[in-house]
Amino acid sequence: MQADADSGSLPRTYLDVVRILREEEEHELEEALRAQTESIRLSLRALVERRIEAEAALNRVHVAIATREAQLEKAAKDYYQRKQEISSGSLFAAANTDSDMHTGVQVYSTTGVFMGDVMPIETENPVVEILLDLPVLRSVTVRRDWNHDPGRLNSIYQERNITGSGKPFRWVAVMIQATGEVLNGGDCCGNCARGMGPFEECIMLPGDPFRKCGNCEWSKRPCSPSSHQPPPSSSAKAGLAVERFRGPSADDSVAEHDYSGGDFSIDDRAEGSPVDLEPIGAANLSLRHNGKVYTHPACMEGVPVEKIGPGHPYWDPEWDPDLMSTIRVQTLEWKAKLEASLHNTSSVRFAKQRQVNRGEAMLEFLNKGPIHPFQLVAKKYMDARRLASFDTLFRLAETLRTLSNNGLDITPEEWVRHRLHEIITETQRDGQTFDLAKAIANFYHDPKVVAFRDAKGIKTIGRPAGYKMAVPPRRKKQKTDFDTSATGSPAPGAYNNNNNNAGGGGGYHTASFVRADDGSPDAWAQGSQAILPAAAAATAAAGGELVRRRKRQTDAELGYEGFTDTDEKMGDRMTKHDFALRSVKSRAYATNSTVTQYWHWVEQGEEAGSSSDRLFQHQVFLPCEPPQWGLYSAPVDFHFGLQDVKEIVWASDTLKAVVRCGGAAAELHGDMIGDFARERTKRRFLVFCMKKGLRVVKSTAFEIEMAWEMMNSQVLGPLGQVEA
DNA sequence: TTCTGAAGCTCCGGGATATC
DNA sequence: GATATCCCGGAGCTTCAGAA
Repeated sequence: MQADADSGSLPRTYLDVVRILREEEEHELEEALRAQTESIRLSLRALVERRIEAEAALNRVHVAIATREAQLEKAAKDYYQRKQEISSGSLFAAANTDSDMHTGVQVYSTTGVFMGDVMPIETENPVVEILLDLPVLRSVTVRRDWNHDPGRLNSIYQERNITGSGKPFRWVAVMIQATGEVLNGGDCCGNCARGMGPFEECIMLPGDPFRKCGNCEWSKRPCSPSSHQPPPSSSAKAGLAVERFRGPSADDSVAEHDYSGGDFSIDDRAEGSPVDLEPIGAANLSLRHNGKVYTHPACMEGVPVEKIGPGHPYWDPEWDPDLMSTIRVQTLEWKAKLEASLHNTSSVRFAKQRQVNRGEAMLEFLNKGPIHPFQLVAKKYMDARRLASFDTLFRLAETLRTLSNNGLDITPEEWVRHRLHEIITETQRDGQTFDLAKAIANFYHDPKVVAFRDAKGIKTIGRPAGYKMAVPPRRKKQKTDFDTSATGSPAPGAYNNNNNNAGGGGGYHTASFVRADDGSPDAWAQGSQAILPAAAAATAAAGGELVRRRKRQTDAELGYEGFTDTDEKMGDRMTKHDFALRSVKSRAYATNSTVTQYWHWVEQGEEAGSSSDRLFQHQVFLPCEPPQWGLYSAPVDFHFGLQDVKEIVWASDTLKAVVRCGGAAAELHGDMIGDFARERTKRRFLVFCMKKGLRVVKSTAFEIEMAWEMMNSQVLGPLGQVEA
């Protein structure tokens, strides 16, 4: 029985064992698979979480970048708005508060709104003296369509409206209106008859010094009676040009192809000359190069094939080394104007939007384009200054963009260069002078560009060329930014001029006017430049109303609310040219952060005898009795001039900015890192640097903080002394 | 509605001319 | 010859007219 049982159970046991082993093996495999799956799932989950975190971090970075860029743009906008306000409104308001001194002349709008009193100006100019002695016959009335913002009248006192002989011609214009004789009908001058100038009436004074009416004096135009032959205006000449351009058979409805028969870009080609409209392509391309420079045609000889820049051997030192910053600043200005006019009528807004679009198109071209505009043709034909104008450069960028999107078998740059070669050849054949800027500015109507657009089905857009108004154009509303912001660079700063009046001699330092001390003995610095002398007294000694007028301008500027105008610790007056620092590091030294210190902008000529004009000067405030401003003396040097700087590197999320120096400055002190007191100050500094044409480059806070940490400089004592 | 180029207006820089 | 004044031409800005 046992044997049977044994013999009978043996196979089952073996199978059971096998089964059990298999089950165990399967179980182990399942466990291993489960563990492996769980591990993979966990690592996958970790990866997903990391990806989510990374995306969130990236989003935060994007948001931070957008926020900082918006802040930077807002800072730029604030800067230009405040600059405009300072140069227009506040100065005149300040002048009007001085009731003890006025000429008796009052200015009104046509609706009778009082705009302001006219203050006297004392200069050496005899015309001013004569006008101040004349009896005031009437108040001055400004045209209905003139902007009646009282601040606009402020321009009559501004430096830029004073001739080299000291004649304040706009102030003179207003005084002529108040004291002269009204001319009516045919006696009225041609410009007044056409509604030019700010004043309602044509008024002149008898006598040799007064050969113009108030309106012509205001706008520096020749003044001749309307009954005489009026001087040809630019618009009249433009009209003639249009007529010739349209041809003798043109009627009032301009055909679309009117402009295609004449070379508008090289104006005076003989009528009827056949225009060669052979398409430009690889088959007839005239450009040749040896891999390094172009060798043919003549207008391209010597031009490098590679993209050039300010550091390239081909670069001409006369060229604008940072065209991109120039365009960037202009674009930022337009963005600021666009934001300011968002509430305005659509046409005004779109005009500003267009300028922003143009600026961005140019920046893209300058940034990503395969060539620099200054290597478009050989130096012999290059007019870099005029080519760099906002409209002309845009036309070049836009033409290249149009060509790039429409299937050429050559590059757009080759196409344009070949076309310029043709234009140059035709111009020289006709005995005329080639004008690159004009050719580019009018490229939209170049016959071959027009033919190209036609061939590609690109319609001509914008107002048709040759349109002529049915009636003489009425006088348009004046632009609103009357004084300085529209086109001109700001007048030489009144702040700086004060220092020029210090009589040379001892009035050396720029901070003198707003930070005048009493010239007490030097208690701390070692060099002759170390303590600022009492230039305020010298300024007063220079005397004269002109000086006082300039002082008013300066005081008005000090009221700029876009920056902190009083030092927190010292209570001293700051200007928009002061940039508060916590500390500065150079290769050798670092300033003591317990000291109140600034980078102060010094304009050319501000310091008599200075060999380094246009620089950021490091100034410190000494808390002695009385408190004094001063400079550290050699070998300690935290100043830098425009010519010293290769670029300014900044980043969001850090108050520090790196001033990368080249040339002698690099050898002297190397790069410098400024740690600004406030974010607003840093942004103001950056905008100011861009305005001065410096290259401003964005980096990361990490890199800048690392640069700061790596700069192992010796920290100076509070008085700038080098500790043993 | 938005965008574009043309045209017109104004201002400014600088060369030409006049005056001392 | 130096200085002052005149005025032309270039350029920036605004508005117009038409296309997308």
